[in-house]
Amino acid sequence: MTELRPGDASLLRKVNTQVTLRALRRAGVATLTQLGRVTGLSRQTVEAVLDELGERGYVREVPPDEGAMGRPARRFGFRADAGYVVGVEVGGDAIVAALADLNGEVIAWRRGEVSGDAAAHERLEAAEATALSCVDGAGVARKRIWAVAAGTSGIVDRTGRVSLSITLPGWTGVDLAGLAGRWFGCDALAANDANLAALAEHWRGSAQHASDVVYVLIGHRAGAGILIGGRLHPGRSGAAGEIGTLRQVGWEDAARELVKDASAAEVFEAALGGDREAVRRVDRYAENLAIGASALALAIDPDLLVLGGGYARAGDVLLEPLRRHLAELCVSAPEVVASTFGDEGVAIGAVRLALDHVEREVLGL
Amino acid sequence: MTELRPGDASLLRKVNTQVTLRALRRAGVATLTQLGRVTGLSRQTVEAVLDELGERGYVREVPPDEGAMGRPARRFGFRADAGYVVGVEVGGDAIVAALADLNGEVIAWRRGEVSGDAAAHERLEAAEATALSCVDGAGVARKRIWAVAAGTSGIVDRTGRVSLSITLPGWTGVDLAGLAGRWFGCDALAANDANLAALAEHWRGSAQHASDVVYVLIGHRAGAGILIGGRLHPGRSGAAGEIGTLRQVGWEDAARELVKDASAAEVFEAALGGDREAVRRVDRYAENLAIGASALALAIDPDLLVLGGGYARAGDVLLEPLRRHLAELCVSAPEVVASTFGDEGVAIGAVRLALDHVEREVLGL
DNA sequence: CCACTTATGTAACCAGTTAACGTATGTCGG
DNA sequence: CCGACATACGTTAACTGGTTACATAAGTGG
Repeated sequence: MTELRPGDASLLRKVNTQVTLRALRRAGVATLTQLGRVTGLSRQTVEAVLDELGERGYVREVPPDEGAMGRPARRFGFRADAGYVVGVEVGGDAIVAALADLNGEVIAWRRGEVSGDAAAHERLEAAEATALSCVDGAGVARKRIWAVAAGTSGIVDRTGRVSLSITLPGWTGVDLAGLAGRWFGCDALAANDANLAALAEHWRGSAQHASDVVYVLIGHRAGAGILIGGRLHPGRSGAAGEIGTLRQVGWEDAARELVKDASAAEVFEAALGGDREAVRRVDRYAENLAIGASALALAIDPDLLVLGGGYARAGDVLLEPLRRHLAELCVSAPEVVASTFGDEGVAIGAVRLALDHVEREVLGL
Repeated sequence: MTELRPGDASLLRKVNTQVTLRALRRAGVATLTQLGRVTGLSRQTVEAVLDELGERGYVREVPPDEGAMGRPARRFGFRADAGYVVGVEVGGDAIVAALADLNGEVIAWRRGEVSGDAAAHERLEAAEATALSCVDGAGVARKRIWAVAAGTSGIVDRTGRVSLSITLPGWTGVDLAGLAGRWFGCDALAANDANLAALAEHWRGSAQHASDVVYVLIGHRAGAGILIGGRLHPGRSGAAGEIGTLRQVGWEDAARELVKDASAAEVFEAALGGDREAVRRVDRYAENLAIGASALALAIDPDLLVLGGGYARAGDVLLEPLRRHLAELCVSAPEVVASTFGDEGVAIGAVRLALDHVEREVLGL
């Protein structure tokens, strides 16, 4: 667990730096007195901390506010542009790259195409090209990228290697994190796509107020990502949530039945219109989905279950029957909501993962 | 997440008190210089901390070591008898109570019988009587009990109320923690039995070196307890791990098939002797068990799966086929071991839970 | 009894935080 | 324009907790 180390006075400064920085980032721009009030620290301490942070380049003084009573206060702001991170989704037939500043504000998006049966090296080249052009296009120097995170389908171990991929050719064994690190010569991480999408929802999406989250990514193949206590739970081998592989769960062919002779969108559309055959088919799909989802829900007992991926766009047409079947199967079924991010969830989650790394390693907690 | 609070100098003392106390408890008895070396703190700081702890009654000076070179060092020891905790299993037909000191050393055990169809108030009275007699019998004053924890089958919510019990009559709705608190007039906690057994294995049993653990408790009914990062994961409603309720999992009637016309022990015995019908039946049971276990393993991807409860005594006769079936069903199956504690696991886990509470609340972290 | 070893006691000092109080710099009303 | 007011800044002193350095105490071994 947490290695417990003795503290000397410098520990205090570390803690108070974190507190101050967090308060400043929340406030956007703030004066010393304001920061002192919200952090509970004295003005002098806040000033000393901000001095240090200023020297390190994380904080800048901005022009004082005018028109207020009393002596104008010096105002400080977090330098969100001190560095950048990149989040990349390396998908089956598309690459999505997002460039974000240290506040997590996405500065630029880039999409790239890649054939579903492209070889691993082609896919990697496409990912690199998309990431680089995303950064270059935004006019950000490549040296200013502090961390990269990549998300992809399949099982990704804790070192960032793809240890198993069923859908992407030649993808098993690829050291995704290691290779992504070379793109910008910075730290790099890699994780499973559903896990990252879950992180995104918890950060800025439907799962902000939940602590334990199961994110079910549905489409041609279904996978799940898990958050415990707001933090990623990848599991020992990175395979946590891969319940779709269990035959009894029936996720394997659930999608196949749904789209027997039409596109999924058509079926959902027809069901929304009241077509009984379509409604029946969606219900059957929801039932299959609910088996695997309830297995996850019973195992984890999460606060929230988020449905994401292509089919999640169907919304209540799918959610309503899913909730119904879940309630039948679970002792106490969790709340079920749709993802707020569409295709962008994985990249946004990757940004969050990269930011977590930066905040931990670079800002030094 | 962790509320980040500003730190003044007293935070240092808190941290260093924890560090010192932990080092002292690990060492048993130690001198100032020794503690200074292992904690990384100066001798003076250690001395100041120990002074405080001495005044609060947690630390006592013991006679110096003789026959060593140099000036004899003062020696200090943690006063494990400064307080006590009680862990109680309130089971279907038995009560198990354990009295432990602050080091978690069990001072006394007590077992009580209770009829399987006893009403809730009878069961509670039996539990109280067993707990009280355990403490009284050991000659420990009731006032010296700092915390009690109780484990029982069924779903226990985070306030310590039994929110659902299928096996015990009238048990649903019982405020177990609230009532247990009155036994000794101290803080009390309650949790699911499988969860506590998992905690026990992680503390002193088969799961010491694992961080994420799934504990499967098998017997007439099967349940599971989950540890994430070494800590209990009860889930939102306390129902995490209750995968047995999922019909597809087949835990409901797995046991019934096993013991069709013999006792479970007999079947295992026969299988060990090579009886082909018995082997077949055990294998079938293991297969059923593996479905639910693999659902948990796939969801959580734990480091370790511990098999406990009555049937776990069968050992490799059951473990071996279970491992085999698990390997078939899981992408990457976890290690599978048998519980080291028999009937006592739940009570030991309850002791650990109570100690966690004491260390958090009383010793103040 | 003396040399040696190890622990204790004391003093000086440092880092980080806070409180107190005077000073600087703006707005507002006459 | 000037005084009253409000608010922030700057400086100083004090406190807490920690560390280093060094002299002193209290044993063992020859």
